[in-house]
Amino acid sequence: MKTQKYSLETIRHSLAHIMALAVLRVYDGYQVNFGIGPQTENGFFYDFEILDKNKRIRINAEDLPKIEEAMKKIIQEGLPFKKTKISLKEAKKFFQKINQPYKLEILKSLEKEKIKEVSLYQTGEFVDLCRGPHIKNTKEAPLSFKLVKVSGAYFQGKETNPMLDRVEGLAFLTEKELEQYLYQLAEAEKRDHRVLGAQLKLFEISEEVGTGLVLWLPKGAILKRIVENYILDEYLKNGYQLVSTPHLARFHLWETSGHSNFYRESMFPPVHLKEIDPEETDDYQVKPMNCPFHIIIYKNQLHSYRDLPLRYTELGTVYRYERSGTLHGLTRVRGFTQDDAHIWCRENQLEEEIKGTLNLGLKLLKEFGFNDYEIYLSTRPEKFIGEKKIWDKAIKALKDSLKEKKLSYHLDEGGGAFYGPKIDIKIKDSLNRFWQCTTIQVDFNLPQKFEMFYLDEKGQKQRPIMIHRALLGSLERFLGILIEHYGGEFPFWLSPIQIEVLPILEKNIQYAQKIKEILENNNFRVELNDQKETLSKRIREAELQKVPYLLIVGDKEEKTKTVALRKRKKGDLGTFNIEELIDQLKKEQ
RNA sequence: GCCAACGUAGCUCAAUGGAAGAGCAAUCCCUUCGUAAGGGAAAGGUUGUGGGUUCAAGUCCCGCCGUUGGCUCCA
Repeated sequence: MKTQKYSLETIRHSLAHIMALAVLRVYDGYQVNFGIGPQTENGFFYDFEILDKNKRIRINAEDLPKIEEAMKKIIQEGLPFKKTKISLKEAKKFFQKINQPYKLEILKSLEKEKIKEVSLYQTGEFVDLCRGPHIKNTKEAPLSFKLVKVSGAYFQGKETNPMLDRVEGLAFLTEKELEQYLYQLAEAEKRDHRVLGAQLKLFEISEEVGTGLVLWLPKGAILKRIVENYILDEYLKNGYQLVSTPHLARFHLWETSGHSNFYRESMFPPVHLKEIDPEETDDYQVKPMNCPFHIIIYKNQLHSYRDLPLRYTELGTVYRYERSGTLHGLTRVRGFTQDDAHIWCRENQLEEEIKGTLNLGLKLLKEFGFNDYEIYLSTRPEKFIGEKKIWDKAIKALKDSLKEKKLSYHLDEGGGAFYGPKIDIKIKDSLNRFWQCTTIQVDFNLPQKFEMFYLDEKGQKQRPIMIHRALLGSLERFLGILIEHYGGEFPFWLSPIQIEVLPILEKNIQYAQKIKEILENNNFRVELNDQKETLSKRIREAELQKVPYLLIVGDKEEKTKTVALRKRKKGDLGTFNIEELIDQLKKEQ
């Protein structure tokens, strides 16, 4: 086997440089400022700022073929990648001379890291500050790349910085792999929950209702209810108590919790009642979280240590003002239902609670068919409240729980909230984007703010530790990912319509109706399609709606009191006795 | 929110600045059929919205609303 001379990463990174040179040539006569140009998961990008005497020129999608052409020419020219090592000071001088403001910014941050020496790579007229490595000559770069999009990206990701034009490319070693990737992309698009949501009539996000607000259509609402019923049952079986709280509360409540301060930008603005009644001086706030309500319920009675751990759960719908550009189908919305719960416990119960919660969370994910996820553990940030000792204990409890389950995780050192450490689990969508679902957060803050306590063995007031946990996270998001995970082909127990009965002729409708009733009496979700269409057409429609089982009944079946079974994507499975079939289906339920 | 592209019938999409069109769905009629599209008729529109340019705007320009892909943020 021929050994690969360069890694794919090196080749992609080199293509980014080749693109930079191409842009320099295509925009000859303009000032081209360069941001960064790394390799990515499937290719590379480079950020540019093109100026015509201080006037900004934007790169358009129509310009991409021109740049691609120039890149191919550069590859054919066979230009060498020349590396030079110079001191940081010299580098500064150099980039000042060729007037590259963003490269100078990057040098500044390197200076802060006390880096003394840097390397430059030159390809034709393009010189870049770059660690490398690179291919030796542009002719070693493959032609199997494709520039796919331009988008805006803030320099260094900071909103206060100028927005550069990011040109993204895909690159693979061979033309075949590139084509294969493009095919995969097209396939993934078919699994997109927004596409399937419309096709399978599950949900709608209507412009008239408002962006980021989900309307569940009859079939989607059933799907949502199946999920809700299942998880609530699990919670109740696992020692949680169900509570229910309103969507609004006095603004004062959010002042106590501190949300009105540190969470204000994510909240819908308060409702001023005095606008309709001058006597009403209180403002009300649509809830962005459920926690304060559950805390008030905790305080409804005096608690002894014997009550702990105390676990309250609610499918709580919250509203958050998310910036319009961040919204995405069901996975990022403005109104969503959390499978929320809050646990209060003593310090020595913390580890047990974390373990139990993690166990339950992973069990649910597995039940729903997810085995592919990433776990993150976020620890104490620089600004924090509470005692270091308790933080360390809590972090140890989180770590030990993960260790015991033999779960590998990413450590996000200092990434926790100011009020406590947390474990997050992210699951992948059809385009390999990760979405946070499960979150288990320890909170040392709210019990203090609300002056929560319990009485210990000596009758002394003690502060409980609080855990926020949502296992599916947001039902909307979870259902979005679930739709993609199954490509709309839900397992039997999750299918909105489990069985469809199709009478062949009009005279078979009565028998079909009877079959439907028998199945419904056995708690299956059944539809009868007696439309005046050909059998083939009704079968096609049911297949497109991804109904798991079709029961086709004609004269033959009516006479023998049987049904002909057709399985989704499998076709005709032959005739069955209805009672036998019900026994079979119950195993899938 | 920022950058770019896009917005035409319920859905998917056509239409050089010169008469708004097709397929599917829905409606009605015919067809009574054995495992992925039977045939026909009629209907469906202030081209997202408000301005402007032009003899003439779906098409060009500006504002707003929305969608998509990124940036940022997060369940």
